[in-house]
Amino acid sequence: MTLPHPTADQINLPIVLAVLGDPTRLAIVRYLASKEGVPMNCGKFLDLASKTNLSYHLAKLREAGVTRTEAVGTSRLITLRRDDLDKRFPGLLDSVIAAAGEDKALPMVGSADTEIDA
Amino acid sequence: MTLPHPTADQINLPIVLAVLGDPTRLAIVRYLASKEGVPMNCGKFLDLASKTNLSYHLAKLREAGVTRTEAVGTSRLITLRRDDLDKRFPGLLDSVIAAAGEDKALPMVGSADTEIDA
DNA sequence: TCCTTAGTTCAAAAGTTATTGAACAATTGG
DNA sequence: CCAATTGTTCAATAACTTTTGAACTAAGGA
Repeated sequence: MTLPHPTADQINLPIVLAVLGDPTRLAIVRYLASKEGVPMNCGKFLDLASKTNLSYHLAKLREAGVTRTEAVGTSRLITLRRDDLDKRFPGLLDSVIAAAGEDKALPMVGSADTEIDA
Repeated sequence: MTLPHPTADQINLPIVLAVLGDPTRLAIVRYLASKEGVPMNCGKFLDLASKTNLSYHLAKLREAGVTRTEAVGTSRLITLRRDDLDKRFPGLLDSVIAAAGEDKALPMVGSADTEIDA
């Protein structure tokens, strides 16, 4: 890991809520949760926003402690920080993901095959 | 009830999260939860923000469907919309409130006795 | 009726967040 | 080395959100 991440105890509730309170970012988190364990690269989310804008949103998620971003080659592998979030805010991530799963208005990550293991 | 509130099914996840992602509003919600069943008037929260600003934040909470505001005389009685939130987003409110309870950085509603039943 | 209490509304200012495009950097493959 | 791929940074702008003070409304009590 090269990029700056908060430690688990630096993760802050209002910031996490504010970061999740954006439809693009919520869609990213929902997708990461649906493929948990499989690190995603940024390109996977290109149907949610432009490359530049994605860089911005993914940085927000990382800085809030919601995701972990690992640099591998020219790629960034993005994962949910589930253990840290569960430790810090038990049940929060699960209820958000469950609620997001019901949300038909939320943008959807498309089905282009860009998974790391595809 | 006179003021406009969303119906339960109009309550929208990203909006609720964004509204809760503000320390002042989160403090209000935490306090309402700690005194659940006891409607609060706006004055109760005067140590969090100015009267005008409170009016703004309480309107945000109401418009998001997080609180219900009932006009009684010159007062507004504010309650958490727990049933609607629980129906819509099971577990979410509880995990947010539990997490907020641990948060030493969150502003606190003082102990001036302005409860409706005090 | 007049005063007080409780809260709203409005417009302006301040601050913050999101979005964009152009330019950049780093790695990988030919 | 050259080109392509992957993503970042920067500065500008657009769009929102928060905060403020002054003016206001509406109810209740003296």
